Amino acid sequence: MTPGELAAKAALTRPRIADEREAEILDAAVRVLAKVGYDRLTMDQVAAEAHASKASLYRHWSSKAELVVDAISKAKGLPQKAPNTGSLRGDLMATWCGHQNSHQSLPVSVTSGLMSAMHADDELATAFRERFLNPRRTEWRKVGERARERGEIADGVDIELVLTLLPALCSHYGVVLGKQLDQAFIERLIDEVVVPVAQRTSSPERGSGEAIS
Amino acid sequence: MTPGELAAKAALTRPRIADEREAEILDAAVRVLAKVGYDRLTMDQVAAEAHASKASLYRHWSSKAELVVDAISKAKGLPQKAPNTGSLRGDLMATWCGHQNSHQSLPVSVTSGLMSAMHADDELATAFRERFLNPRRTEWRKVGERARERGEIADGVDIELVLTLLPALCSHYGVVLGKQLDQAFIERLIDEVVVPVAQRTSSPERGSGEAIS
Amino acid sequence: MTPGELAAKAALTRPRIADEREAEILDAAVRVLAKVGYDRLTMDQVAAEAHASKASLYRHWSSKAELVVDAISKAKGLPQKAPNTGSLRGDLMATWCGHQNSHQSLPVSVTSGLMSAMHADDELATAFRERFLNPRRTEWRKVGERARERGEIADGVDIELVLTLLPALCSHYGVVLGKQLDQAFIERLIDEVVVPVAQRTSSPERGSGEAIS
Amino acid sequence: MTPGELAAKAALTRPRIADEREAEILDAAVRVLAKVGYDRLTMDQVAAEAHASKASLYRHWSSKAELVVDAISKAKGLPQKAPNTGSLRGDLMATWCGHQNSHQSLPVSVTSGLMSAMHADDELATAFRERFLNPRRTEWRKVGERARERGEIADGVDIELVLTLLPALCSHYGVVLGKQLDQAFIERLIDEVVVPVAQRTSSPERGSGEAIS
DNA sequence: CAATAAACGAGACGGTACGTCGAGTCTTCCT
DNA sequence: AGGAAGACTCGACGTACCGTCTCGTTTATTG
Repeated sequence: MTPGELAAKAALTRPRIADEREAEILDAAVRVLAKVGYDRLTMDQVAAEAHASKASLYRHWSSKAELVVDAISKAKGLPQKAPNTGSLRGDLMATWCGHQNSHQSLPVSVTSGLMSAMHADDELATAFRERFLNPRRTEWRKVGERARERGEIADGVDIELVLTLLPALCSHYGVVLGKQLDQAFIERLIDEVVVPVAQRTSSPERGSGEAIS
Repeated sequence: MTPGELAAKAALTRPRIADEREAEILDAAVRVLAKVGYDRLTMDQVAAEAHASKASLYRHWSSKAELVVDAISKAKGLPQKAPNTGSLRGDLMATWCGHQNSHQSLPVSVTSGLMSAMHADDELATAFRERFLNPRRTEWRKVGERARERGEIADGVDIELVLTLLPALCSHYGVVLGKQLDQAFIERLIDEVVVPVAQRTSSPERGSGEAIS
Repeated sequence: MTPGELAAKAALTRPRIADEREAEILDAAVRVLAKVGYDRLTMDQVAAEAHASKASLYRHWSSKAELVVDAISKAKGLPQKAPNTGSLRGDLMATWCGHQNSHQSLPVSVTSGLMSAMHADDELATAFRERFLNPRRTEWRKVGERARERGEIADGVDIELVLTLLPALCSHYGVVLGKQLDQAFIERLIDEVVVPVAQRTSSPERGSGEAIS
Repeated sequence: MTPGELAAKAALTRPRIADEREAEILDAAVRVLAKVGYDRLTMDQVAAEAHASKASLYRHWSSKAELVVDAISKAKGLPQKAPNTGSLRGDLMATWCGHQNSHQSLPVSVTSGLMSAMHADDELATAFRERFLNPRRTEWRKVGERARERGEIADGVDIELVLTLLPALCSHYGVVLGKQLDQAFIERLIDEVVVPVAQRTSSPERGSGEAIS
């Protein structure tokens, strides 16, 4: 295919609306991410996958890390909403047990890839927390509030802390310890960690009641 | 100091014994690591810091990640032994509350830096687990066993799981959420997470008793 | 002035007649050319200077080089007519000694800038010769013919060759050798090169009489 | 061919002496230059042609223009010495009539390519004059001195000026006017320009005797 | 105690990806 | 309708770092 033909095809597929183009690029980034992981993802690859140019990528995102943060935050195909199954246990399972399919495992894989960059670049870390984590925390908070209403999280137990347990343990077991995160394992974590913490009845002398973070 | 003088000094201080030289290089790596973090650490920097050549580094370690794994695993100045304060709470505090000094915070910072590489390189991940994690797990297991003897970890509760909670939460809060890990916070995690999990009396139907990982 | 105000002003001053607009753009190109030279001139700069869009530039000229050729050929403010001072020496001085002012030095500077492009693009070279050089050669020929009538160019001496000497030497000394082309130097070239060649009395066996080029 | 095999081959062909490597790269640059001209020459192309990396090119030369200047200045295969045929006419012919073969026409082609860059970058212009022009001027000066001893350049005529005529006219006719520089044409220039200027007997009132440049 | 082999410091190198810039093309919106 | 605005693709630029390699020297081990 000659450059001219490529340009022609690009012109045909180029969306009219800038936001659509952005979404297309983010989707391409997600595809590359799923294929090769964060480290081996290159900007040229993303550009080629999106039939875009590197200049366009850098017009919208100031670095590879920024692009990836946005990609996993806003790309379609990644779940945005918290489940509501009627029990805390069910909600957690619904959220954390799709890990076998590639899309769901993506965030864990990519988060670990980003951690390194986050240490080196505070701006990026902030972007990651605001664009990726905060929207999800907002969603999860609803799960936590419903659980408290049902009595699944005892009074005096920090909801945020309860909801943070599973992500923290999953990334630790998955990435650091290299464990396969199958359904049985997630269930064990829920039963042996989340539930005991959420239903803690003992009242330690210090700290209880204050929100963490 | 001119390059020539540096070389002269290096020649003078060059150790006769290979193992000492290796330790010197690992220490240099730790110093650079503490200064700039995993990402911004370059092999040239380490070589310069150790008055060594890159070739020497690659003679001993096959990659940057391998070197760093070894550096945080074996460098002197990093604590190797588990504490024994007489209580689980005290042991945990002793291990996790030195974070204000640079050496103790190092593993967390570097672990996050390595996560990316671990995903891309299984061999590295294995090396990290075997050289860094396993020795520490062996040490910590003693802490866990003493705690069980004292009744601080209930029967039927997985010791490994209990001991994994704090590292998992610390790296999550510290790296992912960007939280300052001060002493008060570590205490809260111990009181509100570790203790409830360790003393869980309820007996869930499934999974309890099997060891995790 | 905000971009909006600029746009408003541009709208107000936008000419109704295409040729005027073209001339405005060419003038803008000349201004940019004088400021930064051929290499550092960018189409965006010209567009901004002319309050035009790049698309408009490419509607009229197929490339940067084409635009520049046209700019130095047709822009107002650049002398179009050959002088007539009554002597060859005077005409040459009049034409080549305005070099201190920016406009006159422009062609030399730009010609050198275009040389590279001319080698790569025959179409451009042709355009440059036809649009820029030929009109000036036509003018200069009158100078030459008047000089021959006055006996300043001997019979058997190629007029074109005589008139080519000064441009060739000026561009060589100015661009290649980096010499300042002040009035005294131009006078030396006229006295020591142009005049001897024009008044050559010796009759070489070959070639004399044929026109060069 | 795998990267490993490529590396192995590179190791085999890599010269032991740095200067040899430099010469190899310069030769590669000359080959690319002859193939595609200055404008279309890219650093990647030169790197590929020399089995080198771009980084290596930039270690030795700070820009494309610097590399090309060095290439045409020092590459083997380009004549360095002035001829000595016994007559000024013969020496000039020997130097300027090899233009049909690609190597000899290279300097003219490349000089024009460099002119643009020279205007934008004074450092480059200086480098070009010092590394390329000055060595050749030194050589040519011998030609001029021999010519003066033989009486081919009259007393009071600037030798430098005489020797500059042909390069100036050749580049002007060749590049600007697009003329084919065949042997007959060079002879005409010598007979009708160089000889009259060199043998000028008339003594203009000003300037004669001082050296130009 | 000299000869030899191994290991080393120094640093150039090939390769790959980065982030930037300018040319020339295209669409949208405005007048 | 036609132009201004400006996003877009393409391709080259110059930079940084990794891991490999060579060179000449120093250090330890043998004959």
